[in-house]
Amino acid sequence: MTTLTIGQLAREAGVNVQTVRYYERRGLLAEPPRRESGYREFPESDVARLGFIRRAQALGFTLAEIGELLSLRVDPQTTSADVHARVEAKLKDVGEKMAELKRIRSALKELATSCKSHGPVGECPFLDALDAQGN
Amino acid sequence: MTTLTIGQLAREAGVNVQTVRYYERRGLLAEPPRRESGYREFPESDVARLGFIRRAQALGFTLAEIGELLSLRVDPQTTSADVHARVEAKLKDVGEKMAELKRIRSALKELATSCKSHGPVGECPFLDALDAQGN
DNA sequence: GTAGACCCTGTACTTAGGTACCGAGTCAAG
DNA sequence: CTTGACTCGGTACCTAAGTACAGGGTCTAC
Repeated sequence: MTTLTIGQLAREAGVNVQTVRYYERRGLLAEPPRRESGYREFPESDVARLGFIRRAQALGFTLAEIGELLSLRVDPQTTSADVHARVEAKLKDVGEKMAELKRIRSALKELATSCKSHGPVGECPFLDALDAQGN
Repeated sequence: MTTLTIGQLAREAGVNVQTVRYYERRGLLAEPPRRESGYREFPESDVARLGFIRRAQALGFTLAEIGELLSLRVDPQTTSADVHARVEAKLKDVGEKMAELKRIRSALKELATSCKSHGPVGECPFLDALDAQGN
């Protein structure tokens, strides 16, 4: 099982080295084992983990929320029912984001067609298109 | 056509007064007409506008991107083709966000069922569930 | 006509999420 | 066995997006 130095991990994940250390401090990455010298040795799976963090951020999740997602598991500290409740809460949140995103997408599509067939144009065509969708 | 003071607008939109002024400075809200006294008189439509800004932020759009969405329109400065291109770019962005949200939702659903039927649990069940979705 | 709530501008502070820099130690290729 | 790239921890700095005064004017209900 190969491991990565912090620089390799950062390069592969497309973030920078200090960001990796920052995430480690924040608890988003597990503290990796160290060589004698103190150099960190990251598992390759952390590349995917960093990728997820980046994409989740682009969806408006805070690092705290991302941490919660990543720590959804059953272990001595957390019961199955507990995890289940937290998963449901996240599902609700995700569902709301999806709904809003759909509205925005519909509005954009409407704009895309109407901006050629040029009907009456209000103050803000985008918002007009947006609430033409079922608010 | 009734108008709102900055305090009324802020209250109705669920943001605070300095935020409204901040958005005005950033150009996300049009500069409203003023009374003799200098008091701003906002149109009611700005309530919806602020609502959209809030929801779009929760989807990871920056204020700059939100400004671009709100200013999608054809006018003397922008041709129809220009708007069309920008709409398409936004649609691409929105599509990517949707795809990632769907993956997250699927992963959460899988967690919700698997956390009762307790199979083997890896380091991070959530990420395991996530890439069990079509990457 | 005045008290309390509200608004004005301007400037300063805060929080989240990084980024940069420092001096010192480590690694690997020639 | 040295040199250039990399890593270490620590501290300081930065940007986006607010949020909080301060000092002064305005509104409205009594």
